[in-house]
Amino acid sequence: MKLFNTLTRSTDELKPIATNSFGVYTCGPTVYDYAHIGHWYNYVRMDTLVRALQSAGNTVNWVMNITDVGHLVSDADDGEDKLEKGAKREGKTAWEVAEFYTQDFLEAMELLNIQKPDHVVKATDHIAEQIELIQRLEAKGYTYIIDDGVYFDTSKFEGYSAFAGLDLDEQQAGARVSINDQKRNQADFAVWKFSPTDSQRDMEWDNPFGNGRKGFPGWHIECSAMSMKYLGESFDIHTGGIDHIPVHHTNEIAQSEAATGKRFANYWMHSNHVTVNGEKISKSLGNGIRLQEIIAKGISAEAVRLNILESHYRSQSKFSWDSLEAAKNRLQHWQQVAVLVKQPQAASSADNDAMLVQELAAATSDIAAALNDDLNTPVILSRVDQALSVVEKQLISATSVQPFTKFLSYLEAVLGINLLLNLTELPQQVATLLEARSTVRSAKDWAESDSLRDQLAELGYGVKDLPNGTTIWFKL
RNA sequence: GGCGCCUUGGCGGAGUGGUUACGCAGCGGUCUGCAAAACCGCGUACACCGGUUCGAACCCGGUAGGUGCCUCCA
Repeated sequence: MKLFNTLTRSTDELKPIATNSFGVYTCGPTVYDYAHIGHWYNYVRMDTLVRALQSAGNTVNWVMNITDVGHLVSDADDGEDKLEKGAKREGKTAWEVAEFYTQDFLEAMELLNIQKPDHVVKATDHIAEQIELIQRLEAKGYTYIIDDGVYFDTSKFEGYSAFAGLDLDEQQAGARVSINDQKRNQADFAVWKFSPTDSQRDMEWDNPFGNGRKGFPGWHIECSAMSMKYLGESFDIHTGGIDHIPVHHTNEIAQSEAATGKRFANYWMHSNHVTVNGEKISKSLGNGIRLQEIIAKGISAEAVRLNILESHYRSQSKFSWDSLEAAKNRLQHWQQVAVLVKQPQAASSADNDAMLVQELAAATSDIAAALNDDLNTPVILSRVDQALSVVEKQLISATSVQPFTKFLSYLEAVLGINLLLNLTELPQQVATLLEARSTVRSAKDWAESDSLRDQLAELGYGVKDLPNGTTIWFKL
Protein backbone atom coordinates (compact mmCIF):
# COMPACT_ATOMS: atom_id res chain seq x y z
CA MET A 1 0.00 0.00 0.00
CA LYS A 2 1.08 3.53 -0.72
CA LEU A 3 1.19 6.44 1.67
CA PHE A 4 2.45 10.00 1.36
CA ASN A 5 5.61 10.17 3.41
CA THR A 6 6.50 13.57 4.83
CA LEU A 7 10.08 12.40 5.18
CA THR A 8 10.53 11.95 1.43
CA ARG A 9 7.75 14.30 0.33
CA SER A 10 6.48 11.59 -1.97
CA THR A 11 3.92 8.81 -2.02
CA ASP A 12 5.89 5.72 -1.06
CA GLU A 13 5.14 2.02 -1.05
CA LEU A 14 5.02 0.96 2.58
CA LYS A 15 7.56 -1.67 3.47
CA PRO A 16 7.55 -2.77 7.08
CA ILE A 17 10.72 -3.60 8.96
CA ALA A 18 9.25 -6.98 9.91
CA THR A 19 7.22 -8.89 7.36
CA ASN A 20 3.48 -8.20 7.48
CA SER A 21 3.77 -6.29 10.69
CA PHE A 22 3.70 -2.56 11.29
CA GLY A 23 4.63 -0.51 14.31
CA VAL A 24 2.62 2.71 14.34
CA TYR A 25 3.04 5.60 16.76
CA THR A 26 0.48 8.37 16.96
CA CYS A 27 0.94 11.62 18.82
CA GLY A 28 -2.02 11.70 21.16
CA PRO A 29 -3.71 14.52 23.01
CA THR A 30 -2.43 16.87 25.66
CA VAL A 31 -5.07 16.30 28.28
CA TYR A 32 -5.62 19.76 29.70
CA ASP A 33 -8.89 20.54 27.93
CA TYR A 34 -11.65 18.95 25.86
CA ALA A 35 -10.83 17.64 22.42
CA HIS A 36 -12.51 19.44 19.54
CA ILE A 37 -13.68 18.34 16.11
CA GLY A 38 -10.27 19.00 14.59
CA HIS A 39 -8.72 16.41 16.87
CA TRP A 40 -11.30 13.88 15.82
CA TYR A 41 -10.51 14.35 12.17
CA ASN A 42 -6.95 13.52 13.09
CA TYR A 43 -7.65 10.40 15.12
CA VAL A 44 -10.27 8.99 12.76
CA ARG A 45 -7.71 9.29 10.00
CA MET A 46 -5.01 7.52 12.00
CA ASP A 47 -7.55 4.83 12.76
CA THR A 48 -8.18 4.55 9.04
CA LEU A 49 -4.48 3.99 8.44
CA VAL A 50 -4.43 1.22 11.03
CA ARG A 51 -7.55 -0.37 9.56
CA ALA A 52 -6.07 -0.20 6.07
CA LEU A 53 -2.90 -1.94 7.23
CA GLN A 54 -4.91 -4.59 9.02
CA SER A 55 -7.26 -5.24 6.14
CA ALA A 56 -4.25 -5.69 3.88
CA GLY A 57 -3.28 -8.63 6.08
CA ASN A 58 -0.79 -7.03 8.43
CA THR A 59 -0.67 -7.09 12.17
CA VAL A 60 -0.34 -3.64 13.65
CA ASN A 61 1.14 -2.61 16.94
CA TRP A 62 -0.42 0.79 17.52
CA VAL A 63 0.91 3.05 20.22
CA MET A 64 -0.64 6.34 21.25
CA ASN A 65 0.66 8.62 23.93
CA ILE A 66 -1.23 10.77 26.38
CA THR A 67 0.66 13.96 27.15
CA ASP A 68 -0.15 14.54 30.76
CA VAL A 69 2.85 16.63 31.75
CA GLY A 70 5.42 18.97 30.39
CA HIS A 71 3.68 20.49 27.40
CA LEU A 72 4.33 24.17 27.82
CA VAL A 73 2.02 26.91 26.68
CA SER A 74 4.83 28.23 24.55
CA ASP A 75 7.35 26.15 22.76
CA ALA A 76 10.01 28.74 23.42
CA ASP A 77 10.41 26.61 26.54
CA ASP A 78 9.11 29.22 28.88
CA GLY A 79 5.54 29.81 29.86
CA GLU A 80 3.41 27.57 31.94
CA ASP A 81 2.90 23.86 31.79
CA LYS A 82 -0.50 23.25 30.20
CA LEU A 83 -1.51 20.75 32.81
CA GLU A 84 -0.55 22.97 35.70
CA LYS A 85 -2.36 25.84 34.05
CA GLY A 86 -5.50 23.77 33.55
CA ALA A 87 -5.31 22.76 37.19
CA LYS A 88 -5.18 26.35 38.36
CA ARG A 89 -8.13 27.21 36.12
CA GLU A 90 -10.26 24.42 37.50
CA GLY A 91 -9.11 24.42 41.09
CA LYS A 92 -7.83 20.85 40.81
CA THR A 93 -4.43 19.26 40.85
CA ALA A 94 -2.66 18.64 37.56
CA TRP A 95 -3.14 14.93 38.18
CA GLU A 96 -6.91 15.31 38.47
CA VAL A 97 -7.08 17.45 35.35
CA ALA A 98 -5.13 14.89 33.36
CA GLU A 99 -7.29 12.04 34.56
CA PHE A 100 -10.53 13.84 33.76
CA TYR A 101 -9.64 14.80 30.21
CA THR A 102 -7.99 11.46 29.50
CA GLN A 103 -11.25 9.70 30.35
CA ASP A 104 -13.24 12.16 28.26
CA PHE A 105 -10.91 11.56 25.35
CA LEU A 106 -11.08 7.79 25.57
CA GLU A 107 -14.88 7.86 25.77
CA ALA A 108 -15.12 9.94 22.62
CA MET A 109 -12.69 7.55 20.90
CA GLU A 110 -15.16 4.77 21.58
CA LEU A 111 -18.14 6.78 20.38
CA LEU A 112 -16.37 7.37 17.10
CA ASN A 113 -15.50 3.69 16.82
CA ILE A 114 -11.79 4.47 16.75
CA GLN A 115 -10.00 1.25 17.61
CA LYS A 116 -8.26 1.32 20.93
CA PRO A 117 -4.51 1.45 20.34
CA ASP A 118 -2.61 -1.58 21.62
CA HIS A 119 -0.78 0.72 23.98
CA VAL A 120 -2.18 3.99 25.30
CA VAL A 121 0.75 5.33 27.25
CA LYS A 122 1.08 8.25 29.61
CA ALA A 123 4.13 10.44 29.82
CA THR A 124 3.98 10.43 33.62
CA ASP A 125 4.24 6.64 33.65
CA HIS A 126 7.50 6.81 31.71
CA ILE A 127 9.64 9.32 33.55
CA ALA A 128 12.44 6.80 34.05
CA GLU A 129 12.62 6.00 30.34
CA GLN A 130 12.75 9.69 29.51
CA ILE A 131 15.53 10.35 32.00
CA GLU A 132 17.45 7.42 30.59
CA LEU A 133 17.13 8.78 27.06
CA ILE A 134 18.33 12.21 28.19
CA GLN A 135 21.33 10.55 29.81
CA ARG A 136 22.16 8.83 26.54
CA LEU A 137 22.10 12.20 24.83
CA GLU A 138 24.15 13.70 27.61
CA ALA A 139 26.76 10.97 27.29
CA LYS A 140 27.08 11.71 23.59
CA GLY A 141 27.47 15.41 24.21
CA TYR A 142 24.21 16.56 22.65
CA THR A 143 22.91 18.39 25.70
CA TYR A 144 23.88 21.29 27.93
CA ILE A 145 22.46 22.61 31.15
CA ILE A 146 21.35 26.19 31.74
CA ASP A 147 19.43 27.81 34.59
CA ASP A 148 16.03 26.38 33.79
CA GLY A 149 16.79 22.99 32.34
CA VAL A 150 18.63 20.57 30.12
CA TYR A 151 18.67 21.55 26.47
CA PHE A 152 19.34 19.76 23.21
CA ASP A 153 21.96 21.46 21.06
CA THR A 154 20.39 21.42 17.62
CA SER A 155 23.57 22.57 15.92
CA LYS A 156 25.16 19.24 16.79
CA PHE A 157 22.53 17.29 14.90
CA GLU A 158 23.21 17.51 11.20
CA GLY A 159 20.21 18.21 9.04
CA TYR A 160 18.14 19.37 11.97
CA SER A 161 15.78 21.51 9.90
CA ALA A 162 15.58 19.21 6.88
CA PHE A 163 12.41 17.46 7.95
CA ALA A 164 10.43 20.67 8.07
CA GLY A 165 12.14 22.06 4.99
CA LEU A 166 12.84 25.30 6.77
CA ASP A 167 15.89 27.45 6.55
CA LEU A 168 16.40 28.51 10.13
CA ASP A 169 18.56 31.45 9.16
CA GLU A 170 15.67 32.91 7.23
CA GLN A 171 13.19 32.61 10.04
CA GLN A 172 11.96 35.59 11.95
CA ALA A 173 13.54 35.08 15.33
CA GLY A 174 11.65 38.03 16.69
CA ALA A 175 8.41 36.20 16.11
CA ARG A 176 9.21 33.96 19.03
CA VAL A 177 7.42 34.69 22.22
CA SER A 178 10.65 35.49 23.93
CA ILE A 179 14.29 34.78 23.42
CA ASN A 180 16.19 32.82 26.00
CA ASP A 181 19.70 34.20 25.67
CA GLN A 182 21.25 31.31 27.53
CA LYS A 183 20.35 29.00 24.70
CA ARG A 184 23.16 28.32 22.26
CA ASN A 185 20.83 28.27 19.27
CA GLN A 186 17.35 29.61 18.97
CA ALA A 187 16.03 26.24 17.86
CA ASP A 188 17.43 24.42 20.90
CA PHE A 189 14.72 22.86 23.02
CA ALA A 190 14.43 21.60 26.56
CA VAL A 191 14.52 17.88 27.19
CA TRP A 192 14.22 18.42 30.93
CA LYS A 193 12.98 21.42 32.87
CA PHE A 194 13.77 22.28 36.48
CA SER A 195 10.90 23.17 38.75
CA PRO A 196 10.57 26.89 39.39
CA THR A 197 11.87 28.09 42.72
CA ASP A 198 9.05 30.51 43.34
CA SER A 199 6.09 28.17 43.02
CA GLN A 200 5.14 24.60 43.80
CA ARG A 201 4.35 22.23 40.95
CA ASP A 202 1.88 19.34 41.29
CA MET A 203 4.00 17.22 39.00
CA GLU A 204 7.74 17.00 39.56
CA TRP A 205 10.33 14.28 39.90
CA ASP A 206 13.79 13.64 41.26
CA ASN A 207 16.36 13.60 38.51
CA PRO A 208 20.11 13.36 37.99
CA PHE A 209 20.44 16.71 36.23
CA GLY A 210 19.51 19.46 38.64
CA ASN A 211 21.72 18.96 41.65
CA GLY A 212 18.76 18.10 43.83
CA ARG A 213 16.27 20.38 42.09
CA LYS A 214 13.19 18.50 41.08
CA GLY A 215 11.94 18.81 37.58
CA PHE A 216 9.83 17.48 34.75
CA PRO A 217 10.40 16.30 31.20
CA GLY A 218 10.24 18.57 28.18
CA TRP A 219 7.38 17.88 25.85
CA HIS A 220 9.20 16.24 22.95
CA ILE A 221 11.23 13.70 24.86
CA GLU A 222 8.21 11.62 25.90
CA CYS A 223 7.32 10.64 22.36
CA SER A 224 10.85 9.51 21.61
CA ALA A 225 11.18 7.56 24.82
CA MET A 226 7.82 5.85 24.62
CA SER A 227 7.77 5.08 20.91
CA MET A 228 11.19 3.46 21.15
CA LYS A 229 10.19 1.53 24.25
CA TYR A 230 7.14 -0.03 22.63
CA LEU A 231 8.19 -0.15 18.99
CA GLY A 232 11.97 -0.30 19.01
CA GLU A 233 14.62 2.27 18.17
CA SER A 234 13.59 2.15 14.53
CA PHE A 235 9.97 1.60 13.65
CA ASP A 236 7.63 1.92 10.70
CA ILE A 237 5.13 4.75 10.83
CA HIS A 238 4.87 7.85 12.95
CA THR A 239 1.71 9.94 12.64
CA GLY A 240 0.39 13.22 13.92
CA GLY A 241 -1.14 16.54 13.04
CA ILE A 242 0.48 18.60 10.31
CA ASP A 243 1.31 21.31 12.83
CA HIS A 244 3.83 19.01 14.46
CA ILE A 245 6.16 18.95 11.49
CA PRO A 246 8.29 22.03 12.20
CA VAL A 247 8.80 21.67 15.93
CA HIS A 248 7.61 18.56 17.69
CA HIS A 249 8.47 15.98 15.07
CA THR A 250 11.62 17.76 14.00
CA ASN A 251 12.76 17.62 17.61
CA GLU A 252 11.70 14.03 18.06
CA ILE A 253 13.78 13.00 15.09
CA ALA A 254 16.79 14.98 16.28
CA GLN A 255 16.86 13.63 19.81
CA SER A 256 15.97 10.06 18.83
CA GLU A 257 18.46 9.71 16.02
CA ALA A 258 21.13 11.53 18.00
CA ALA A 259 20.71 9.02 20.81
CA THR A 260 20.57 5.85 18.74
CA GLY A 261 22.46 6.74 15.59
CA LYS A 262 19.67 4.99 13.69
CA ARG A 263 16.77 6.06 11.54
CA PHE A 264 13.87 6.82 13.90
CA ALA A 265 10.66 6.27 11.87
CA ASN A 266 10.64 5.22 8.22
CA TYR A 267 7.35 6.88 7.31
CA TRP A 268 5.67 9.99 8.61
CA MET A 269 1.98 10.57 8.03
CA HIS A 270 0.48 13.94 8.79
CA SER A 271 -3.17 14.83 8.95
CA ASN A 272 -4.06 18.24 7.62
CA HIS A 273 -6.11 20.69 9.62
CA VAL A 274 -9.79 21.40 9.54
CA THR A 275 -11.23 24.84 9.12
CA VAL A 276 -14.50 26.23 10.40
CA ASN A 277 -15.87 29.05 8.25
CA GLY A 278 -12.58 29.23 6.44
CA GLU A 279 -10.57 29.73 9.59
CA LYS A 280 -8.43 27.30 11.46
CA ILE A 281 -9.64 26.00 14.76
CA SER A 282 -7.90 27.59 17.67
CA LYS A 283 -8.44 28.48 21.25
CA SER A 284 -8.25 32.19 20.59
CA LEU A 285 -11.00 32.06 17.96
CA GLY A 286 -13.12 29.95 20.26
CA ASN A 287 -14.33 27.87 17.33
CA GLY A 288 -13.44 24.44 18.66
CA ILE A 289 -16.58 22.34 18.47
CA ARG A 290 -16.78 19.30 20.73
CA LEU A 291 -18.10 15.94 19.63
CA GLN A 292 -20.68 16.09 22.40
CA GLU A 293 -22.07 19.36 21.04
CA ILE A 294 -22.66 17.72 17.69
CA ILE A 295 -24.28 14.67 19.22
CA ALA A 296 -26.52 16.96 21.27
CA LYS A 297 -27.81 18.38 18.01
CA GLY A 298 -29.03 14.97 16.94
CA ILE A 299 -26.16 13.94 14.72
CA SER A 300 -24.68 10.59 15.62
CA ALA A 301 -20.99 9.98 16.16
CA GLU A 302 -21.21 7.57 13.25
CA ALA A 303 -22.43 10.37 10.95
CA VAL A 304 -19.56 12.52 12.20
CA ARG A 305 -17.18 9.72 11.33
CA LEU A 306 -18.65 9.45 7.84
CA ASN A 307 -18.35 13.21 7.43
CA ILE A 308 -14.68 13.01 8.38
CA LEU A 309 -14.09 10.23 5.85
CA GLU A 310 -15.64 12.39 3.14
CA SER A 311 -12.46 14.43 3.01
CA HIS A 312 -8.96 13.31 2.17
CA TYR A 313 -6.54 13.38 5.10
CA ARG A 314 -4.01 15.52 3.26
CA SER A 315 -6.39 18.24 2.17
CA GLN A 316 -7.32 21.10 4.41
CA SER A 317 -10.85 20.09 5.20
CA LYS A 318 -13.85 22.22 5.91
CA PHE A 319 -16.13 21.60 8.81
CA SER A 320 -19.70 22.77 8.40
CA TRP A 321 -23.06 21.87 9.84
CA ASP A 322 -24.43 21.55 6.31
CA SER A 323 -21.94 18.89 5.31
CA LEU A 324 -22.53 17.15 8.61
CA GLU A 325 -26.23 17.10 7.79
CA ALA A 326 -25.41 15.72 4.33
CA ALA A 327 -23.34 12.96 5.92
CA LYS A 328 -26.17 12.14 8.26
CA ASN A 329 -28.55 11.75 5.31
CA ARG A 330 -26.04 9.69 3.39
CA LEU A 331 -25.61 7.38 6.37
CA GLN A 332 -29.37 6.99 6.74
CA HIS A 333 -29.60 5.94 3.15
CA TRP A 334 -26.85 3.37 3.68
CA GLN A 335 -28.65 2.04 6.70
CA GLN A 336 -31.85 1.68 4.74
CA VAL A 337 -30.12 -0.43 2.15
CA ALA A 338 -28.26 -2.44 4.76
CA VAL A 339 -31.48 -3.47 6.43
CA LEU A 340 -32.31 -5.48 3.30
CA VAL A 341 -29.99 -8.11 4.68
CA LYS A 342 -32.87 -8.96 6.98
CA GLN A 343 -35.45 -9.03 4.20
CA PRO A 344 -34.35 -11.26 1.34
CA GLN A 345 -36.68 -11.23 -1.65
CA ALA A 346 -37.17 -13.73 -4.42
CA ALA A 347 -34.40 -13.15 -6.94
CA SER A 348 -35.69 -11.41 -10.04
CA SER A 349 -33.50 -13.73 -12.07
CA ALA A 350 -30.46 -15.87 -11.52
CA ASP A 351 -28.48 -13.63 -13.86
CA ASN A 352 -29.35 -10.48 -11.97
CA ASP A 353 -28.53 -12.17 -8.73
CA ALA A 354 -25.14 -13.26 -10.02
CA MET A 355 -24.50 -9.74 -11.30
CA LEU A 356 -25.22 -8.34 -7.87
CA VAL A 357 -22.82 -10.71 -6.19
CA GLN A 358 -20.22 -9.82 -8.76
CA GLU A 359 -20.76 -6.10 -8.15
CA LEU A 360 -20.20 -6.57 -4.43
CA ALA A 361 -16.93 -8.35 -5.09
CA ALA A 362 -15.84 -5.66 -7.55
CA ALA A 363 -16.73 -2.93 -5.06
CA THR A 364 -14.70 -4.65 -2.36
CA SER A 365 -11.70 -4.82 -4.60
CA ASP A 366 -12.08 -1.18 -5.73
CA ILE A 367 -12.36 -0.06 -2.15
CA ALA A 368 -9.21 -1.92 -1.21
CA ALA A 369 -7.41 -0.28 -4.12
CA ALA A 370 -8.54 3.22 -3.10
CA LEU A 371 -7.52 2.54 0.47
CA ASN A 372 -4.10 1.40 -0.65
CA ASP A 373 -3.74 4.53 -2.74
CA ASP A 374 -2.84 6.91 0.08
CA LEU A 375 -6.10 6.33 1.94
CA ASN A 376 -8.42 7.84 -0.62
CA THR A 377 -11.52 7.67 1.54
CA PRO A 378 -13.68 10.10 -0.51
CA VAL A 379 -13.41 7.75 -3.47
CA ILE A 380 -14.22 4.79 -1.26
CA LEU A 381 -17.43 6.39 -0.12
CA SER A 382 -18.64 7.00 -3.65
CA ARG A 383 -17.83 3.41 -4.52
CA VAL A 384 -19.94 2.31 -1.58
CA ASP A 385 -22.78 4.52 -2.82
CA GLN A 386 -22.50 2.88 -6.20
CA ALA A 387 -22.55 -0.67 -4.83
CA LEU A 388 -25.43 0.03 -2.50
CA SER A 389 -27.49 1.52 -5.30
CA VAL A 390 -27.10 -1.73 -7.22
CA VAL A 391 -28.27 -3.64 -4.16
CA GLU A 392 -31.19 -1.27 -3.90
CA LYS A 393 -32.25 -1.94 -7.46
CA GLN A 394 -31.72 -5.69 -7.42
CA LEU A 395 -32.68 -6.28 -3.80
CA ILE A 396 -31.20 -9.11 -1.81
CA SER A 397 -32.15 -12.69 -2.47
CA ALA A 398 -31.54 -15.76 -0.37
CA THR A 399 -28.33 -16.43 -2.27
CA SER A 400 -26.99 -12.90 -2.05
CA VAL A 401 -27.61 -12.41 1.66
CA GLN A 402 -24.28 -13.94 2.51
CA PRO A 403 -22.15 -11.91 0.08
CA PHE A 404 -23.96 -8.74 1.11
CA THR A 405 -23.39 -9.42 4.79
CA LYS A 406 -19.74 -10.00 4.00
CA PHE A 407 -19.58 -6.70 2.14
CA LEU A 408 -21.10 -4.85 5.08
CA SER A 409 -18.61 -6.49 7.44
CA TYR A 410 -15.82 -5.37 5.18
CA LEU A 411 -17.10 -1.80 5.34
CA GLU A 412 -17.10 -2.00 9.10
CA ALA A 413 -13.54 -3.27 9.08
CA VAL A 414 -12.11 -0.54 6.86
CA LEU A 415 -14.40 2.43 7.50
CA GLY A 416 -15.42 1.75 11.07
CA ILE A 417 -19.03 2.30 10.07
CA ASN A 418 -21.12 -0.58 11.24
CA LEU A 419 -24.23 -0.93 9.13
CA LEU A 420 -25.05 -4.31 10.64
CA LEU A 421 -25.04 -3.00 14.17
CA ASN A 422 -28.67 -2.01 14.54
CA LEU A 423 -30.10 -4.84 12.56
CA THR A 424 -31.37 -6.78 15.49
CA GLU A 425 -34.60 -8.72 15.19
CA LEU A 426 -37.70 -6.76 14.40
CA PRO A 427 -39.62 -6.01 17.62
CA GLN A 428 -42.72 -8.17 17.93
CA GLN A 429 -44.98 -5.15 18.01
CA VAL A 430 -43.56 -3.89 14.74
CA ALA A 431 -43.77 -7.31 13.12
CA THR A 432 -47.41 -7.56 14.10
CA LEU A 433 -48.22 -4.16 12.66
CA LEU A 434 -46.44 -5.04 9.42
CA GLU A 435 -48.43 -8.20 9.10
CA ALA A 436 -51.71 -6.45 9.85
CA ARG A 437 -50.92 -3.84 7.24
CA SER A 438 -50.20 -6.50 4.70
CA THR A 439 -53.57 -8.11 5.40
CA VAL A 440 -55.61 -4.92 5.07
CA ARG A 441 -53.70 -3.96 1.95
CA SER A 442 -54.73 -7.14 0.20
CA ALA A 443 -58.28 -6.21 1.17
CA LYS A 444 -57.61 -2.73 -0.28
CA ASP A 445 -58.53 -1.12 2.99
CA TRP A 446 -56.31 1.88 2.32
CA ALA A 447 -57.50 3.96 5.23
CA GLU A 448 -56.53 1.27 7.70
CA SER A 449 -53.30 0.63 5.84
CA ASP A 450 -52.30 4.28 6.10
CA SER A 451 -53.15 4.36 9.76
CA LEU A 452 -50.94 1.35 10.39
CA ARG A 453 -48.17 3.06 8.45
CA ASP A 454 -48.47 6.02 10.80
CA GLN A 455 -48.32 3.73 13.80
CA LEU A 456 -45.16 2.14 12.45
CA ALA A 457 -43.65 5.55 11.92
CA GLU A 458 -44.34 6.41 15.53
CA LEU A 459 -42.36 3.34 16.52
CA GLY A 460 -39.54 4.56 14.32
CA TYR A 461 -40.04 2.27 11.35
CA GLY A 462 -40.66 3.28 7.76
CA VAL A 463 -42.05 1.06 5.02
CA LYS A 464 -42.00 0.94 1.30
CA ASP A 465 -44.18 -1.23 -0.87
CA LEU A 466 -42.44 -2.93 -3.73
CA PRO A 467 -44.02 -3.63 -7.11
CA ASN A 468 -43.85 -7.37 -6.40
CA GLY A 469 -46.32 -6.91 -3.59
CA THR A 470 -43.91 -7.26 -0.70
CA THR A 471 -43.12 -4.57 1.81
CA ILE A 472 -39.71 -3.52 3.00
CA TRP A 473 -39.14 -1.90 6.35
CA PHE A 474 -36.33 0.24 7.60
CA LYS A 475 -35.50 2.35 10.59
CA LEU A 476 -36.41 5.98 10.26
C1' G B 1 10.39 38.79 5.50
C1' G B 2 11.22 33.14 4.45
C1' C B 3 8.92 28.43 2.94
C1' G B 4 4.39 26.09 1.31
C1' C B 5 -0.57 25.01 -0.10
C1' C B 6 -5.37 26.02 -2.16
C1' U B 7 -9.24 28.04 -5.75
C1' U B 8 -14.15 22.29 -9.34
C1' G B 9 -21.87 23.29 -10.34
C1' G B 10 -26.14 25.65 -4.02
C1' C B 11 -22.89 22.74 -0.26
C1' G B 12 -19.23 18.74 0.44
C1' G B 13 -15.74 16.40 -2.67
C1' A B 14 -12.92 12.95 -6.54
C1' G B 15 -10.39 13.28 -11.01
C1' U B 16 -5.43 15.39 -13.42
C1' G B 17 -4.57 15.67 -21.15
C1' G B 18 -9.64 13.29 -24.91
C1' U B 19 -16.17 9.42 -21.98
C1' U B 20 -21.72 11.25 -16.39
C1' A B 21 -17.33 11.20 -10.66
C1' C B 22 -20.12 10.62 -6.46
C1' G B 23 -23.02 12.31 -2.17
C1' C B 24 -26.33 15.99 0.10
C1' A B 25 -29.72 19.77 -1.20
C1' G B 26 -32.92 21.59 -5.43
C1' C B 27 -36.07 21.04 -9.81
C1' G B 28 -39.05 17.99 -13.26
C1' G B 29 -41.20 13.40 -13.97
C1' U B 30 -42.34 7.87 -13.05
C1' C B 31 -44.21 4.10 -10.22
C1' U B 32 -48.10 3.68 -6.51
C1' G B 33 -54.84 3.40 -4.07
C1' C B 34 -51.82 7.02 -1.66
C1' A B 35 -46.97 7.53 0.08
C1' A B 36 -41.88 6.73 0.38
C1' A B 37 -36.01 8.91 3.00
C1' A B 38 -38.22 4.23 -4.05
C1' C B 39 -37.08 4.87 -9.35
C1' C B 40 -35.81 7.97 -13.80
C1' G B 41 -34.17 12.58 -15.67
C1' C B 42 -32.12 17.72 -15.18
C1' G B 43 -28.38 21.61 -13.97
C1' U B 44 -24.37 21.21 -19.24
C1' A B 45 -18.87 22.89 -12.95
C1' C B 46 -13.66 23.35 -12.99
C1' A B 47 -10.90 31.67 -10.20
C1' C B 48 -8.85 34.98 -14.27
C1' C B 49 -5.29 35.95 -18.49
C1' G B 50 -1.81 34.00 -21.76
C1' G B 51 1.09 29.72 -23.63
C1' U B 52 2.11 24.38 -25.08
C1' U B 53 -1.10 20.73 -27.69
C1' C B 54 -5.05 18.04 -32.79
C1' G B 55 -7.25 18.55 -27.87
C1' A B 56 -6.47 21.29 -20.95
C1' A B 57 -10.41 21.56 -15.34
C1' C B 58 -5.89 18.46 -15.78
C1' C B 59 0.94 20.67 -18.31
C1' C B 60 3.82 25.74 -18.30
C1' G B 61 3.94 31.14 -17.10
C1' G B 62 1.54 35.20 -15.03
C1' U B 63 -2.71 37.73 -12.32
C1' A B 64 -6.35 37.83 -8.41
C1' G B 65 -8.30 35.95 -4.04
C1' G B 66 -7.79 32.71 0.09
C1' U B 67 -5.02 30.06 3.47
C1' G B 68 -1.05 27.33 6.36
C1' C B 69 3.69 27.11 8.81
C1' C B 70 7.90 29.94 10.60
C1' U B 71 4.95 31.12 17.89
C1' C B 72 1.11 26.69 21.62
C1' C B 73 -2.15 24.01 18.60
C1' A B 74 -4.63 17.74 15.70
